[in-house]
Amino acid sequence: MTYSINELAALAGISARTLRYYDQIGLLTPGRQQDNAYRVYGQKEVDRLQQILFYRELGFSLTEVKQMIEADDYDSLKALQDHLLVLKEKQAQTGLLITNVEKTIASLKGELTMSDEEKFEGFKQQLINDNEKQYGKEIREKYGDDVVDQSNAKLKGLTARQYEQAQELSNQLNVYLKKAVEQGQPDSELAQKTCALHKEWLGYYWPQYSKEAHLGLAQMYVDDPRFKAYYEAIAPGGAEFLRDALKIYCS
Amino acid sequence: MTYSINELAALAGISARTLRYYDQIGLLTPGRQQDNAYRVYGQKEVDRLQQILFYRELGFSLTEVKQMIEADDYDSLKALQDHLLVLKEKQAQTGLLITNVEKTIASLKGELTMSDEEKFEGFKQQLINDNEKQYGKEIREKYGDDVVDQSNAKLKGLTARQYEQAQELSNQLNVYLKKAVEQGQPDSELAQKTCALHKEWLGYYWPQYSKEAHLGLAQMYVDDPRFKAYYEAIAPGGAEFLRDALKIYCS
DNA sequence: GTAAACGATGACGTAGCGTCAAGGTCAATC
DNA sequence: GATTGACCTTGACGCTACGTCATCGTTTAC
Repeated sequence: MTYSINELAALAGISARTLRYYDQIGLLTPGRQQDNAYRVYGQKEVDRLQQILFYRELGFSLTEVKQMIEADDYDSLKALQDHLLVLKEKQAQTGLLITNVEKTIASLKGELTMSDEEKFEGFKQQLINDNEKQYGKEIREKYGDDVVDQSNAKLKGLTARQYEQAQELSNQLNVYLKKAVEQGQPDSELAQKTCALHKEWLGYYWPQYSKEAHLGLAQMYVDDPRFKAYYEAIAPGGAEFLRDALKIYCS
Repeated sequence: MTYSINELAALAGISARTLRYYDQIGLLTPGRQQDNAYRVYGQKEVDRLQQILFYRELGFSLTEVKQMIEADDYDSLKALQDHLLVLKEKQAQTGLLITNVEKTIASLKGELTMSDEEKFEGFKQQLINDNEKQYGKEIREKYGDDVVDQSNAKLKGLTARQYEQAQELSNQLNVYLKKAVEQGQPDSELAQKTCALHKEWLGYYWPQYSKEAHLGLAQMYVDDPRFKAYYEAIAPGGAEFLRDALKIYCS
């Protein structure tokens, strides 16, 4: 069973250019037909390509991949374990990025609804921070939080007091949810109380409440890995449980 | 307060080369001293650099950064929201990679007692998957449309009663799937019953059923991190199991 | 027989800089 | 005044992992 370059490319879901490149850097060297110099990939090359793609998908550089599959004394277990750490770090990093972007969005939304005077205050604040770039990171974090708090509150014209109440409600909600999940019944009194709290909490952020939107949000908690992770941290299966409970609550 | 190129570089924690590059691509154009053509960075440039670095840290490309800080707030907001989606996708992807690596490590550890034949089996399985990658892509595109259709149908076509039934079916399906996965055989009676339920469930959303589309959807469950996570939450390896079971069911 | 499809090599392009190289400028010291 | 060393300039090549032509030869289908 042999493949031409394009056949193998199609099979593996990569481009022919990629295969030529792998040939060029000596990562995957196919045989050649004697008369026309076409590349010929046999079973051995297919297998090797599989390994290459596998390690590549794990995020290794091609140089690393080459070392991995060529050195037989290479400790692939250790390499994988090392790489696992890198991946986890990467995920944490991305997580940070996400919250940062969200904060920026929130603050931008806030600014859009801010008066010019308030905007100017923000800029003045920023100017001050700029001069202290060395300590900028801490300050930005602090500043970012403040802005978020502010603008979140601004978003619906919440007073600081109301905002505090919403936060308090959120904490309470988490406690209830955790207990309800432990009991395990979405139709339990505790679970339904949790739903009520969730609705109340929503009231602080949503201009108008609807059951469908509420259910949709709950489903989103399940679908969106970020939200899912959030609720998973509160209680195992938290997102699903909340959604299921809300299904009952809203019906 | 003005800075030389190296001063600003030290202040901002970047290299002078970077600043020259930003000048080169017109991202940050400093003033020049008239006699020696040294770059001079004033307060305005420092502020702009701050913004540049900020957006860069959020993961935007320099081209995007340029657009962001030159566009108005509204466009920036949109860009940020788009970017957020990309980041979330990336995070989900990394999450998948992590479980992948963890599995590989586990299998590597177990591999010590594996025969060469068994080793080979694993790669062959991979090959089969890759074969369907191309097909999967089309389906994924189609699927995107289906979601639209689906939600449209939800809004227009389905009665509340039908929607409820579909939901109920979905719940039942999850229960069945979980049990089937626990048994572990994709060709078991329970697994095949699950497939039948899944088909029935699909009937609520698809205008016409076809085996190929059904299989494609199942493959998509495996490929798409969002859905994979969903089924993973029901039962470990849920997406793969359902796909394998459907392969048998549809044949 | 001819056109389309497939193959080959070579070369340039990408992003975001790092890293010389070759030279001009400035402040301080001998 | 000359030299030294730090700092500045532009220019050019390097890196990854290929994408994308351009130009050419080969195979296959009608």
